[in-house]
Amino acid sequence: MTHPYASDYPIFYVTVDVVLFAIADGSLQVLVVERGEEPAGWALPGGFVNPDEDLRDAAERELAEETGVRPGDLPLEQLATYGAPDRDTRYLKPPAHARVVSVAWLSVLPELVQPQAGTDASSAVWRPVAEVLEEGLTFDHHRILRDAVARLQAKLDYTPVATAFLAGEFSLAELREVYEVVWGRELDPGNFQRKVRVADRIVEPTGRLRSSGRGRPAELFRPTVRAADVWRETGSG
Amino acid sequence: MTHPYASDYPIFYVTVDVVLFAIADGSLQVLVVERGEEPAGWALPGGFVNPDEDLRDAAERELAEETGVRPGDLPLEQLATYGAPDRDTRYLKPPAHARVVSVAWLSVLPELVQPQAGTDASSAVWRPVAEVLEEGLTFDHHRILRDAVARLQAKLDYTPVATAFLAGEFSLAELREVYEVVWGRELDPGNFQRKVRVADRIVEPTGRLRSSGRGRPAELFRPTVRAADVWRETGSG
DNA sequence: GCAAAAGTGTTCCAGGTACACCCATGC
DNA sequence: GCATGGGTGTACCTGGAACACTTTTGC
Repeated sequence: MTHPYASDYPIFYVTVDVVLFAIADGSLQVLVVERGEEPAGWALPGGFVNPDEDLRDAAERELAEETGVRPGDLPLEQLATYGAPDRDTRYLKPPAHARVVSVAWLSVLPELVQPQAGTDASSAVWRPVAEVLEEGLTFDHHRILRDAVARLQAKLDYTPVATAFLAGEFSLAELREVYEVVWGRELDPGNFQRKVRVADRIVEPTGRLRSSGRGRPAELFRPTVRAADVWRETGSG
Repeated sequence: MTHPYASDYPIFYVTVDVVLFAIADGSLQVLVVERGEEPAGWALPGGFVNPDEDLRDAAERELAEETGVRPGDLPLEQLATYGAPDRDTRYLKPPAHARVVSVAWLSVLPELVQPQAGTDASSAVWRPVAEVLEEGLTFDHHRILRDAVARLQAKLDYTPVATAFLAGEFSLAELREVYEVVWGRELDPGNFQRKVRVADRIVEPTGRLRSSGRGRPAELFRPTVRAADVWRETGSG
């Protein structure tokens, strides 16, 4: 058998891994896939970059495959690139002699979509981030997830990304819960109201109300920017 | 002729590019190399990642080759990874069929070291960032430089990276000039004093004085953290 | 009425900005 | 002395934190 590609240089496989967050049951969740083959265990969803595909496009494709969401409808930010020589030893032996460099991406979904049993019949499930960080992930995905959580917490401060966790119209109490879950601490409801209402480019009122059962009905809001645009990219492509 | 490496997958070449900043003549400078071969023009210093080398190690090696500074003595932060399929077309033709993915890094030097005429006899020179951004760079290096400047400006706010632009002991006026040059605006000298003195983890007094000719002599300070440690990495490896 | 959740008002404090002012040197 | 740059004091403003209080619903 012959190999269609040949090189005078060592082979690098380039992959993308996606850290996909959502909120459910009052805690931050991450989509992970169960690996049957060695190394067995849980891992982040990801895959090879196609020959003529931009890095961002590869991440969008992975995201769409896992969630069924149309590419371009979710926020997607480049996190970092991980390429220690021994981070994935699966292809080190002949004939590939390849090491794997992975570009990690960060995204947010407004709800727990049922993971698609896609072309690769992946067994993707949502799990609480806290549990996953405790039990670990294969490869260096534990580190990637840690970095992703830190980035998400930081970006909540100065981008409207929190709105990407919510679908359609939402109350400020629901938005506040996003911040509380991601930051792991409670916020003052009154101060939160003012801050979000006054801030430009986060939410705008719809004029409609919704009652949550008991208590005064809440005003409803929608995001000022599309979910896919909550992050202004600095680097990618 | 045979090629030692073969693959069933398309070939990716993985490189590192380094955006190296310094301050001279009252403006922000960047180290660029002149390319003789096509595409001719100015480019960022960079090169291939070696087979058994971590990405960070490759960036440190490039940095050391260009500056002569010992690896590990300079701050080095991963910026982003750039991998558009057409960003470097030099190897697209047979037999390589390779595209190039580049991991960009950001560093700061305390002075204009004479660029080393290293093994590759590179013709590296320092040039003002403003000029370079105006005239452009080859490949997508213009975009990388823009992203790097934005990152540097942001990090100045909440990391002690400004001290990495200065060698040995320095006055607060010298440190203030770093901020003024990078941010492109003047700062109030009095307020700057207080803020930097009060802030933890930026500078500590040496107790010595230095006269700049006229006026009251200035107290001298040294960085609280080593230049190589001014950035706490979130992602790399 | 009472409980609960939404939303507003008010007070306090920390940190930034503007700018007046004093200090220590060279000439 | 005067000019020059280093360094301090102070008044003002803004934005966040704490928390009392009012509004609007279900029961």
